[in-house]
Amino acid sequence: MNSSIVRQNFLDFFRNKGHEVVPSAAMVVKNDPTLMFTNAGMNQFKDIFLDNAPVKFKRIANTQKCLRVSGKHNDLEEVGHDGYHHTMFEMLGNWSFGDYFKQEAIQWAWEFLTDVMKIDKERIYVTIFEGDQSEGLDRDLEAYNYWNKLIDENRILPGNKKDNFWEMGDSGPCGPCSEIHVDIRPDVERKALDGKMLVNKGNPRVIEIWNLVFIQYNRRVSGELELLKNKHVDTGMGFERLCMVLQNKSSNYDTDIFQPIIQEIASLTRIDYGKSENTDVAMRVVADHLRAVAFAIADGQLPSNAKAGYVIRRILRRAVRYNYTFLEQNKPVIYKLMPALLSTMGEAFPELKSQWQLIEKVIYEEEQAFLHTLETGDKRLKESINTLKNEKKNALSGKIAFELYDTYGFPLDLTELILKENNLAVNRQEFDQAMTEQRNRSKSAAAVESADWVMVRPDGSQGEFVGYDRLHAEVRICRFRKLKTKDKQFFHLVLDQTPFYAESGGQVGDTGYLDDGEEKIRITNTFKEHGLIIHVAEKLPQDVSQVFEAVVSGKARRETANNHTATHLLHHALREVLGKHVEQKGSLVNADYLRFDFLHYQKMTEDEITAVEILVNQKIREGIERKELRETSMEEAREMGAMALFGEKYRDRVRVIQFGDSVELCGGTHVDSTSQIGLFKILSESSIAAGVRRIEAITGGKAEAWYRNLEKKMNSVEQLLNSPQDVKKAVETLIEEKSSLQKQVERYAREATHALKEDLLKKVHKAGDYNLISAVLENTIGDPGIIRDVAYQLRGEVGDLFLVIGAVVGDKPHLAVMIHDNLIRDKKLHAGEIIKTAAREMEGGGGGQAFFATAGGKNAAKLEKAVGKAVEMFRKAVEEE
RNA sequence: GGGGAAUUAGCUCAGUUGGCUAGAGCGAUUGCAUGGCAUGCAAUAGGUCAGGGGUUCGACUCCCCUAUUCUCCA
Repeated sequence: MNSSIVRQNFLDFFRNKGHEVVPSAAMVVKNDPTLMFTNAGMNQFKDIFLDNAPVKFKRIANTQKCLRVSGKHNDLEEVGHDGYHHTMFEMLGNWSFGDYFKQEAIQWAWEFLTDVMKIDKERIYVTIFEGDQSEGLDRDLEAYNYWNKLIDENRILPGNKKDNFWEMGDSGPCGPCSEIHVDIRPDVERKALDGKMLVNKGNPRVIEIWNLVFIQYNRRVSGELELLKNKHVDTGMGFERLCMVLQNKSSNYDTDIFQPIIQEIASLTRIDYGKSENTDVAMRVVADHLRAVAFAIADGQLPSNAKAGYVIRRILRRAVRYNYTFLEQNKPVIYKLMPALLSTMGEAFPELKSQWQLIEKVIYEEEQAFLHTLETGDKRLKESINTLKNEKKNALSGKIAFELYDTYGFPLDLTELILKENNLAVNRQEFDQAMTEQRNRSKSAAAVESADWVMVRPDGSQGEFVGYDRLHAEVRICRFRKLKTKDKQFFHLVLDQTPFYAESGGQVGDTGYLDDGEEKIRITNTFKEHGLIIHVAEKLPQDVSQVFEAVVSGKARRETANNHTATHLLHHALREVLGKHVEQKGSLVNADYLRFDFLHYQKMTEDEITAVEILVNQKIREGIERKELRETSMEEAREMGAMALFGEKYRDRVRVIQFGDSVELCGGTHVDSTSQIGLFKILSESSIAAGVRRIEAITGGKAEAWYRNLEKKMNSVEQLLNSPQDVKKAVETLIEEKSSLQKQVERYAREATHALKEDLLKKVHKAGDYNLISAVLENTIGDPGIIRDVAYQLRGEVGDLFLVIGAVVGDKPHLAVMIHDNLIRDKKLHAGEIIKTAAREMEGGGGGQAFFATAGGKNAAKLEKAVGKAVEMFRKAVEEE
């Protein structure tokens, strides 16, 4: 059965059972600081499980793009070595929020697998939670009984807490689960050994395909479990595995989801898939990682050097590394696989299709950049290998291996591989130690201790955001919790209603204070977590149960609104000036400035930037009133021509902000009329990634100050130039004059040097077989470089020379000694040594090379003495013969 | 959020305990050779050594601060 039909069958099946089918949420998570990527189907429903959001549909089904590359689930290093690990995969799920529970979940799962998918019942095994004494939990008899009606009791296996008790994290909703396993071994093997012996034993042919989670408890920070009022069902079935079973394959990578990509890799590298284990692993790695990276970019997450973007970069790099080592590709090739990926997934995921050009471009540039990193590391490693060989050692210090990895991004396994080719190894113990140190440093810096929520009001639930209309409100605290990091403690507050805007859509969170009439509690930030609006406070009020006046910092809010509305106008103007391909890729809006990242493939010209600025300022002067639809449907918003952003969570009600022709879906705060912005000025336009450009701009008072500053600078320049008619020409003239004067000065300096040289040539004395020049210059000299130049010239003109020159530079004595090579060789003279001794005479120090050295001192009166000392040392050495 | 590193000519990079009058390759310009081209030969230009402060007789080199980029951990 073709994979797209499998997907469709699943969704149809549950739609017929009264489920609302919703689209996959973005793989890149916004508005949840505890998670970077969607790593399970339930992520987008977390708010509901935590009771922070109302239930809109009691039954939902979907297929969810998931990425497991960080945190609790990290499968990255496993990918490729077997047939079933992936970084990115699809999770098919059906959900009940306080509606049906174990009976229907089990019944329907069975029906779908055996009736619709026609999987052989003799190959299916299920597990149920066996109970756990330490938690005081009994065997999940309920689930057992429902299963027993459908399947032979020999096929119902008990499972321990690790496999059969599901938890979201250290605290939060949790409950027992029931897994469905399929035995896909050939009949001969199945006869020889009963499949139930292999369930959850890591056999690649006896695999879990579906996990039914029955959420009935909440775990507190203390570890205690409490029963939930509303019980939920959360199921997840690995789409790729299901396809493997249905297509009678022994690996996910042999299904029609991956084969087109793998075959394309084979044809590009001219290596057949199945030829050898190493190249097979590499091909699977490349195919898997391409999928993950392409979807991440389509969801708006570009590779970068920090956080989520860095994780994406690392996935791609792992693919490049395998490509480089095992498929021997040292030029970018992964980007060439995009058409193959589109052919398998482009239909089901339109975002992939609409952004493929960007994805291809970004992957190409990343490949190239990392290949360069590898080259640099390779060079450094070869240097170390040479040193090792010279020193006749056979192990590379772990410190150096770690430095290669930590600082230059050169992978350890590649280091080991190259060393092995040279019969060398890495000192792993040292490496691991350095790694541990690195980890500990990070942990101690990032550790945040968080306590349980304390419920002040019984239900602890919050009210709405009222900040679109008001900047202050009467509020009560619903709940709070204490947090502690290494060097400070603070509090999170949830209010019954709030005027504070929580960080979202690029706009920063509000600041301000809570006032109880006696003291003001500062609110330093506001953000959303699992649907809660959280206010960060420096301390807790004396009495948390009273009523407070919540006040948002108005100035910051107004300036932020200026920048946010200006961002919309900018977005619209860019589309006018550059074309409709311009699409938002990210933005930052705070009180100081705005930053807008967008798709565009060339650097903007000066004229384009000016045109955009003019257009935005025009709109500002037109004083366009804001039109706001707070609760409208997605369809209506689309009809209005709203530009929807990437990564929007599925919602049926949306907010639309309109300023004339600019219509956007946006939750942020805006000005009433564009005229409030006052003025708009672009400060910079630059590139942040392949195909993505960034504009930074300022508005209002900040823009005004910028122009005032410019005027001031201009005025002061004009004043200096005696207010010429044409400033540019006046400066050009100055520059020309300066360079011609500089040339003259250089000519005079050359002449002076020449004269000085001639002068010194007259002072050549014979001293034995050698020529001696010693002199104290009468005139002070501005630049010691002149003495150096003369010394070097004399060295070329006078053979067997010993030269010592003293001069006053500024008001300090300066000494230079130049010795000819054969003097150094024959008499073991060293200019640096001589000058050190001589400089002591004038209370100074110095040094240099054997043939030329300089020194300075403090006592100019003793200059002559110092020169004399140098000469004396020379004579002594020469006469010693 | 924390650690490490880098920033030198238009580009890619050397510069080894502080002192070699800052270099190489590619590119650019000019000239020469060849019927022409690929190319070859020769010469020339091009540098606030990221920016700012400090230590020193002397800093590309050592120390501090800032910016940007890379990289690892979380």
